[in-house]
Amino acid sequence: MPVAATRGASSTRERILDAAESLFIEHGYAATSLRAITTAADVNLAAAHYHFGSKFDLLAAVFHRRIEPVERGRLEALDALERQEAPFSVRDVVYAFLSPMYGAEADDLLDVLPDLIGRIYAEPESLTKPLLEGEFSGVAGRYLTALGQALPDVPPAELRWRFHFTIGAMIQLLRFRAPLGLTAERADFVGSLDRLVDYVVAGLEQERTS
Amino acid sequence: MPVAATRGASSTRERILDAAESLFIEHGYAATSLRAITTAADVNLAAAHYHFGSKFDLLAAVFHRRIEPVERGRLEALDALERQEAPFSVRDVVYAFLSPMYGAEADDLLDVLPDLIGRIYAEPESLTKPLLEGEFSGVAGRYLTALGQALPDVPPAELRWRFHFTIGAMIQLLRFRAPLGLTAERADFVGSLDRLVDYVVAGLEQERTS
DNA sequence: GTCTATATTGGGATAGAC
DNA sequence: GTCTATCCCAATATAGAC
Repeated sequence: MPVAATRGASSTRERILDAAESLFIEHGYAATSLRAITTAADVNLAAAHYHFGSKFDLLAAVFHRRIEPVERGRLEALDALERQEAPFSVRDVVYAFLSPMYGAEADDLLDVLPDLIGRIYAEPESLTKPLLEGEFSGVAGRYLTALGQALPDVPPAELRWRFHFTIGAMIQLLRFRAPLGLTAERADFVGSLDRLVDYVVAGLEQERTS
Repeated sequence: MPVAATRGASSTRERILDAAESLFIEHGYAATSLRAITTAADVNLAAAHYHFGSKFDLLAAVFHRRIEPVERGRLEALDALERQEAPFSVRDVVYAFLSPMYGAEADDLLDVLPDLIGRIYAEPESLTKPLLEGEFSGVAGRYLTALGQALPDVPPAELRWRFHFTIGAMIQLLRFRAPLGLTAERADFVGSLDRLVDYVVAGLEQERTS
């Protein structure tokens, strides 16, 4: 993986964000020092404090920069779905939820977004709670409602469980990209998203027959 | 949550293991100091090094103590399944995989096992790779083979993906116990395992119809 | 905005007495 | 096996010159 600092001569602030991002992804938050970040970014240690105030606030900035467009995309995709007159399927809702990742195909966003989200979710809850509360307000609730409309016979509590497991399957893909024994090319990510969709739609729509 | 050190007067070595376990679960590996561990265990700092050699080796011991019986139980359950003459279903294999967690009902094992496994899986790969390689050799492979027998029409690569997502859903349950908006009583864990089984069996057995 | 220098605290690990 | 004392290094953060 290329080091963030080699991405060209951007501003000090952006170089710090890039370096922090790739190091947080690789080693996690607690195991990454500001020194390692500023060294990789080729900036002075004090610059990190000047621009971000504290290590935690730097993490919040790193996270916000990537997640804000994702959450916005999710809301917009759901808006579009609800505006159309025909009823929508579970698959439609799942696609809407994942649409920011499909849409980022050409972007270099796909190089870091899955790894970053996967890593943030994996951090201890004491660290991520303040982060996630700010960013995800409303999105999960709106998607649960939409899923309920696509699956009117499933009780709300049951639906929350199925959505919970769906998030878990998604995080697994984001964190590891490929199962043990298989390797995933970067270009295959959209293909593996399709596999994820098939899996979670089956789980969401399940009807016990045995 | 009760502090590990209050579990009675066990040996120094066990007190260190208990305290390390609960602190690792709560704050993660990197954010937990040996000093915090030995203070919680009410033992001397040097004792940790005497008994375990290093912080990493302590983590390995914490992990091994819990995961070894789980992996052994998984292999034994699969042995039993394969010994019987009737063909087995996907659901049978999934139950075998989760059997150590069902079986631990009466045990206090369920107090920590899900949290610990969930946390370990969430640590950065650079940390967990040496741990997981030693413990999981063979188990995943055997279960993939068994799943392949229950699903003879699914190509092996496709099966690996479905198994991958299954692990993700399981980890999500272990880490968070309940979806946002719902609370899970400790006694409900077996009930939520049943929900997990329904979800992943549907994903594993999926047949696209749309 | 960027630097040097430093304050202050805490980290893992170890030597050596008991 | 257990303790005290300590080594040595790294951490976040800040003060203050430029």
